Amino acid sequence: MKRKVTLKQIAKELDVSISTVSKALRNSVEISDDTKQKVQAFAKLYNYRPNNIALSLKNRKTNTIGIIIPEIVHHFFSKVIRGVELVANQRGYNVIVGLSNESFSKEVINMQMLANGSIDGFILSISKETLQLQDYHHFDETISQGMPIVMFDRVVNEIECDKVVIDDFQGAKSAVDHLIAKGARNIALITTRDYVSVGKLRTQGYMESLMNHQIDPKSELILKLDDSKNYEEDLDALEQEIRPLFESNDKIDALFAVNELYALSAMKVAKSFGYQIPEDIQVVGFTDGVLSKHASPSMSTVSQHGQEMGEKAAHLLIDRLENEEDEEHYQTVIIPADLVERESTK
Amino acid sequence: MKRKVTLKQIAKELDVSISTVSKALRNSVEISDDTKQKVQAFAKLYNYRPNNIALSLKNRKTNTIGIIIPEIVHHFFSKVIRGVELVANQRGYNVIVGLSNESFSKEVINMQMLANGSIDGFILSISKETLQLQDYHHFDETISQGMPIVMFDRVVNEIECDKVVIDDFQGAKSAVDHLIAKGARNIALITTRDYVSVGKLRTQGYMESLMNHQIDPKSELILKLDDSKNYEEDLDALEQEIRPLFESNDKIDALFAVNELYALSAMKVAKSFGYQIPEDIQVVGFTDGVLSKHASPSMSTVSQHGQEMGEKAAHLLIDRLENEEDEEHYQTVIIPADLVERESTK
DNA sequence: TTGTACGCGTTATCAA
DNA sequence: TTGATAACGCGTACAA
Repeated sequence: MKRKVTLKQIAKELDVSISTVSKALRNSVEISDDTKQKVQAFAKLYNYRPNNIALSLKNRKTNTIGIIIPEIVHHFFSKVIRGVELVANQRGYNVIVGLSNESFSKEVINMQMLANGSIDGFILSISKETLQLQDYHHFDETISQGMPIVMFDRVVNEIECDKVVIDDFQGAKSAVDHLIAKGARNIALITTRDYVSVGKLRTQGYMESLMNHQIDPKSELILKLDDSKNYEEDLDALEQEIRPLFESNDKIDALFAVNELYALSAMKVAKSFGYQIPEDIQVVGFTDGVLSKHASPSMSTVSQHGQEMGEKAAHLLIDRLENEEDEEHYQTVIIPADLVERESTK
Repeated sequence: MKRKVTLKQIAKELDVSISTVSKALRNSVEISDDTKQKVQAFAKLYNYRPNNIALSLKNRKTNTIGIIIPEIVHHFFSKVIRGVELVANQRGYNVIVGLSNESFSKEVINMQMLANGSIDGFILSISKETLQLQDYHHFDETISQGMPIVMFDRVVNEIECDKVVIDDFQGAKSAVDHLIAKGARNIALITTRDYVSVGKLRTQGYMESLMNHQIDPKSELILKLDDSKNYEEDLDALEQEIRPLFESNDKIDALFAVNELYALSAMKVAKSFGYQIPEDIQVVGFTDGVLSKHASPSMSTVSQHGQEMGEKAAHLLIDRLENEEDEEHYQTVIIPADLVERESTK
């Protein structure tokens, strides 16, 4: 086992000084061709690579991005990571991943672990618990220490930083517009309680569309679910929650849900009530997921463009890191949310 | 913007030496209670944290694990990451993620970027291209530099290191056993060409089960697909590939596929041929995916236990990192592959 | 009880 | 053309 070779070892071996080796390897004009040749050959032979850690210490720059997400086993978030990684790699950065698991304390701890020199900046999406507690002091602290943050998807007005979101409001609105255009008038909504920003915006989009078409929103058509429950692990429980919507409303002719799982479960429940999709009830979900595409019938959705969000977030962060002049001007990039039409609204 | 405070700054501010501050913060008995109090209060006020990079350089230990996977937008791999992250965090490590995107060169570059001091060891699953080329020199080099590797899922005999795999052979065998027990005799197999080790083992399990039950494998029931194509992006193409299987065989009464997408697509094709599932054809897939659970009918699968693999891999790696005595004894942990029965084999 | 010196691996500056 | 030195931030052995 040959350990990694260092400048010092090369210097000793060739009987020159460390700085000579360093310069020779960087092809400095100060060094004679003879010495350069010798050193470079030796370095190549022993496969010398500068030690990243030493460079980071010296340059006070790690060329590493920290990304903190609530959950990785999730199609949307993994697409975001892919986007971040893609751009980061292109621009010479590594990506270090922390999972908050939707927990406030894990989010805080994870950020503290990384903020102590391991990374140059954060890309993150806020955990549900943090949003509930509305405790954002760790973001403020990080930023005030000079470490930039780019937030995506689940963002919050209280924090001043760059942000990347999709147009949740517009996305929801066009989804409902689409349903109305297809003739629906009694459009049910399955959404979350209001503390998660995206749920709120999507609900508002639903409302706006109804208003614009002179349709009165009916509270009995709106189901607000407790987003803190992990329904993925208990699909039956979710379906039980949805069932009353159809039991007490026999006129529903369309349904919009703020995420994939709700929409899919609603489709199942509707089918169990004997409804045909899309003939009796049309369905649109909201997602970057894979289930919609493979469902039967395949489900129309508002696409979240996860990878694009990740790419954009990475560019924003790296631009800020590499811009010497500390512009205090933060921007919020809004990515359009496209409607993907599939069989459930044909 | 207050930059991160260092020992040096605290020392200057309090007019003591750096080492006094260092010792005071670590509660050394050498330092008077008075000084300790003063220093600790100051450090707390300014929220001092030791710089990870400096520690890494000093200790020649980064407490960071590098994980290289072919693809992150994939349920199985993201589960593995979750497992790795969970254990890593518990044991005081960070996780840095590199994506090979199934490409040999990206795998090599990614590893080189990280191997230069950024991490203490690797957890990885080999890219398809690397498996095809059978070029494993980068793994050998990494290991010979004293950086341990733990491989999972897609492993290779040529490299000596710790490994975590599921029992692909046994998993496939029990899947087919199950189909046979349910009365099936003409069991189709959809698999990949042989260069990816897992596909090979699963095919062997299928064969073994048939043999054990005195059923002759029929080549016309076996479909080998080109795994290098990204069928996820073109489901129609995949279904076109599968269609001939049913066109030329009207006796198929069960089907086993080596991954989720193949199984799901086969189910769709079978349905389009008018077969009922599971009445006419029973189906078992192989996966840690989310599609199977949500399919209709829901699909039986051999579970890959991604998170468990990740956890085990992380433990193996960290154990090795923290075991001073360099035991050259490598182990391969085999995780049992359970059959999850769902509606497609009821 | 406190401070000095050193080393981790690197690069930049300045001296020889 | 080459080499010595300092610095990045930290911890520790040893000297004061």
